[in-house]
Amino acid sequence: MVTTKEIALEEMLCFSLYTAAHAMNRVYKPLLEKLGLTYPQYLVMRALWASEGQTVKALGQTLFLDSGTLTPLLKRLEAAGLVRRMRNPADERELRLELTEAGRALQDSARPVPARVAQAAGCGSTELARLTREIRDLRARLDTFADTAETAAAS
Amino acid sequence: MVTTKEIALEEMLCFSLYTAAHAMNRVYKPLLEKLGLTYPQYLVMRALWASEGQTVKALGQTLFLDSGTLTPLLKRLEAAGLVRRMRNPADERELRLELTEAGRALQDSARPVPARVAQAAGCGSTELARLTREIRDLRARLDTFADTAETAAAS
DNA sequence: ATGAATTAAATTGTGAGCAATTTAATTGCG
DNA sequence: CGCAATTAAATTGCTCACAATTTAATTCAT
Repeated sequence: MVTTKEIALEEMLCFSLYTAAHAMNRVYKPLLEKLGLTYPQYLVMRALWASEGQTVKALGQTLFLDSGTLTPLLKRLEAAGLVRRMRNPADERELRLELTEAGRALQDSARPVPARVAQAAGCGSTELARLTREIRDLRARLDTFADTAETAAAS
Repeated sequence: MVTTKEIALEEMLCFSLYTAAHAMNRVYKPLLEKLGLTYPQYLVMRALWASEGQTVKALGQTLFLDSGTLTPLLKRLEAAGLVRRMRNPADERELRLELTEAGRALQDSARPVPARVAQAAGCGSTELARLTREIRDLRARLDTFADTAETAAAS
């Protein structure tokens, strides 16, 4: 018998990631509710606070999301009065994402959020940075694999 | 100025978790497509392979999901002929989840999946186990925090 | 210059997730 | 017993996430 022993769900990397990501969302939810944002909307706002005027494509590359996810989300942010969606006159295919005054002002209200989440994570900032880096590297490896699988399937 | 420096998205634990969980899903997708399962459906099947006859509630506690998510998912598994949903005669509120022959047989086809994912993760099994444990512990701390926040809000 | 590729967003359709509510069965207290 | 509280699933309504397709603008090769 050299068959791999059946591993419990709890011992699987995929499952710990899956449940931890949901748990993280649950921690953010009440904090972001006060700002009128969902967690993905918060990510978009952070990306725009860091660099206003991005296209949907650029934003999608930053967040690993496509227009199918972003278009309706951005429309909701526009309806909430936080974002303006304007076609680039030089290339009408592109949509440039600008912030409204309210959208910019929200950055101040959002500033205390990360510290409260770090508190929930319950580990020192060094520890936190290391774990972040390890998971980011894992994501990079998974992305590479997904790409090669795609290429293999195409051939 | 003692204000906390604004941290890039890439350096945030929440974001690395969020994107890694999605990347994991993308790795699983083509492997599970062959079995006719989505990733959450795969988790449910694994839980049932491990312990058939569970109630929806017990399954939800294992997977950290509620009936709002599980009821439609289980109906899809039933429609696919993998699962049977039967009321417990001793307590008609409970739904007991049984596997069909096809559902049990699927376990064999699913066996090679985790090894392929481990390959995608691209780290040794010791490393993989450690990372899994660290993320699972993180999830436990986040859950605790979410609970205390809930209690605080209720008082 | 013009028609074929390419590109950017939007759209369509399916399947999660989850809060809030509803329905139905059971328990427990007077 | 009888009815209020509790419990388990189901339902409703909203928001992601993503594959596949469509629409419209731009680029490129002839």
